[in-house]
Amino acid sequence: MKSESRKEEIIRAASILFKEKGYSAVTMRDLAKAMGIKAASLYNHIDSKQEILSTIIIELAEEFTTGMNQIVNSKVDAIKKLENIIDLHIDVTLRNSDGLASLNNDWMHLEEKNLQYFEKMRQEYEENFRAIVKNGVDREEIKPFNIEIMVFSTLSTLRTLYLWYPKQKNIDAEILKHDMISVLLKGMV
Amino acid sequence: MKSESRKEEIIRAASILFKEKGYSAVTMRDLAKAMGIKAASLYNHIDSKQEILSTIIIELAEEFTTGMNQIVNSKVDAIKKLENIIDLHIDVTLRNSDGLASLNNDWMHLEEKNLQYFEKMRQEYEENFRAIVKNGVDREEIKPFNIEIMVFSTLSTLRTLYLWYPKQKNIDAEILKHDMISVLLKGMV
DNA sequence: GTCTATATATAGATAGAC
DNA sequence: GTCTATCTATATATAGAC
Repeated sequence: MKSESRKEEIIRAASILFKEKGYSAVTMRDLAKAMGIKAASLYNHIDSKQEILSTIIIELAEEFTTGMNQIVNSKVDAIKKLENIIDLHIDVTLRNSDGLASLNNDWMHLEEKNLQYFEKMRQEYEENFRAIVKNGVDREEIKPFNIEIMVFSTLSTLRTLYLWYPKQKNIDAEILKHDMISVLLKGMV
Repeated sequence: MKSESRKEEIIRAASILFKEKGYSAVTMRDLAKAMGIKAASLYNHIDSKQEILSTIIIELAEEFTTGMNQIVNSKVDAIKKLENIIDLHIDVTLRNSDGLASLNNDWMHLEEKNLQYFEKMRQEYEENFRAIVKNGVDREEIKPFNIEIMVFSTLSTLRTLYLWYPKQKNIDAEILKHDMISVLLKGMV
């Protein structure tokens, strides 16, 4: 029987180290040191270094997938859907900005099965995002700029929030949401 | 005596591998295989794996620094300066999108001296960017949104171009520049 | 749940022949 | 300029004592 709570501590510590140096550059000894134990002791709680990475990434990817599916199925206009997507990214970033570093930079180190699962989720996320923008352009809610550029510029900003937001001391989440919506959408609308 | 041209080939091959898996996950044997030689042979052209990384990153960082300094010292309004910064990023991305992966994701693996040099250049770049936006807001050329959010959202998009642009088959550089300026700036102006 | 000791693999880098 | 052979360090992971 594995202690879930200890495992979660390890995953949290690993997320921080992976954010600082990347998955490949962090050793099990580094992680053990951060936990105040020896490397061998880690294996009483986790099966492998790979398991830590996949737990971090897959959990977050599933959060985004669930959130996006709810937004896609909601009966609101395209602008409101984009606002809800911005909210989703800010909420996830506030809850686990360290883990998002692995999702963004170390997904390619996932093993075969999880790699495929992750790539499928990421592709579907992007396609849902693109479809919302397209629909908004068709219904003349969004300006007819190049759709790929609008999708890319918005997503790239949302995906990089994990690097920026933790350094902002004086921005409340609600104010951030409001201002981010202005900056990201006012150019399109 | 080292053959510069062979060294450049190695650096180009390394940039591609570093982009795919990150600096730490690429071995000298991987790099040698990509070059069609043995790992030991690489050392006839380069001193260390670290030298490859620092060559890639410092060269690019200096390009951005030089470009930004020219823009800062030019006598044009804030909007035109931002347009020129967008051009700069697109030009550098077109010339060396692979190397930009290392600059963005592996700078923390630079050794002390180069790490400090890089971080200084990056900080000055951001400060120049912020000053241009601030000046534009003061002169009422740019809307008075939150400055940090405008700086972050624009820079995050420009910094991620290296991932996106190589996948776009049908976008000409001049059209990209024009549309990117629209999407990034129309929300601010 | 953590430890010491260790198995096994692989990393960056060098020596010296061709 | 490239090779084979190899040094030395360090990686992930396991076995078994406490």
